[in-house]
Amino acid sequence: MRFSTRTRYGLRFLLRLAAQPQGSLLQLGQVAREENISSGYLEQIVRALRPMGILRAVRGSGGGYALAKAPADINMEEVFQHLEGEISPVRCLSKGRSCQREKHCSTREFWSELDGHIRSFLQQRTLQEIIESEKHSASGGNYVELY
Amino acid sequence: MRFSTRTRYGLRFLLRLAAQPQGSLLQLGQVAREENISSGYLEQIVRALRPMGILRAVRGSGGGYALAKAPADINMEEVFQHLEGEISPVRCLSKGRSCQREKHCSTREFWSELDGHIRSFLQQRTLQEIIESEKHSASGGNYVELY
DNA sequence: ACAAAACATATCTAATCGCTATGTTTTAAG
DNA sequence: CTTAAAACATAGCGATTAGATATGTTTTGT
Repeated sequence: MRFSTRTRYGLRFLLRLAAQPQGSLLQLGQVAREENISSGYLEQIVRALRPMGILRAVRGSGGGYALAKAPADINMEEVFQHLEGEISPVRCLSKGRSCQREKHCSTREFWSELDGHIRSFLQQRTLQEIIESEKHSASGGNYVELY
Repeated sequence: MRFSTRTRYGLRFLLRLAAQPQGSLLQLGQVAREENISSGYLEQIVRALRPMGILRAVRGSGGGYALAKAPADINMEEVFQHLEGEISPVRCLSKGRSCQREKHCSTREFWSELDGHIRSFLQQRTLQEIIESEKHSASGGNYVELY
């Protein structure tokens, strides 16, 4: 059970945007360089975020990205949903899926509760909160390795 | 983010043992048949559980498995640890690992809290509880498909 | 001795992850 | 109106992991 680099990189990208002065643009290539992420890969990841509608993109030379919503209004459950694809710990809990054992399955209830627990934690966490907890421990500085 | 079949099958195996009358043995092959799991694969999974010390195995003809501990004393965090390998949502939180960004990482704190949340949920859940919640919804019967 | 069970290891296949390569389209600047 | 820089988009590749299968060895009751 491990979250993919997609989710980790995507989150870091969003945090960079959120840390940016309101209204200014940040270029993907710059983030990629500073965070040691391949820019091609980061573009894929950002593409997955686009349908969320939290990004404002300006195309063409001098373009870049900005957040289209306040960091306090962006919760992790949404973000994970788009980056990770599906969060459900087991397939049969994904929407649209079902299973014939459903009615008498000894573990379904357990998986469902675990799923709910993770979801509600993520729902309560906003970008804003993550930035704030960052300020306490952060020393700023240069980025060396990756999460 | 999804738990592997190892964990799901292993949990189902343990539930079968826990549902067994105290002291009696249950054979792996029988569970494999009834749960539609390849017995070879289930053996691998059970092997991963062995170091936990919760299994009593009787070898030779007429042998089988039983729980060596009370279901109420077996929590899911331990079980997952052995079946899933590592639970940490990101690599740098695994024990023994570290990361140069550690001191100024914007996301570490968040991942750590998510990790803690999942862990404590699993720690509080025992085999006993899962069996009990099963009794409410279960209709018994034949097993058709798999979780 | 034999059969049935637990115990053990090597190997295979398919899916997924993480990433690269190769574009197209838009737009500011000269 | 060309050029460069950015966002936008798709296909495919190499390595890893998941999910088994195959092929045994060892133990023990009958």
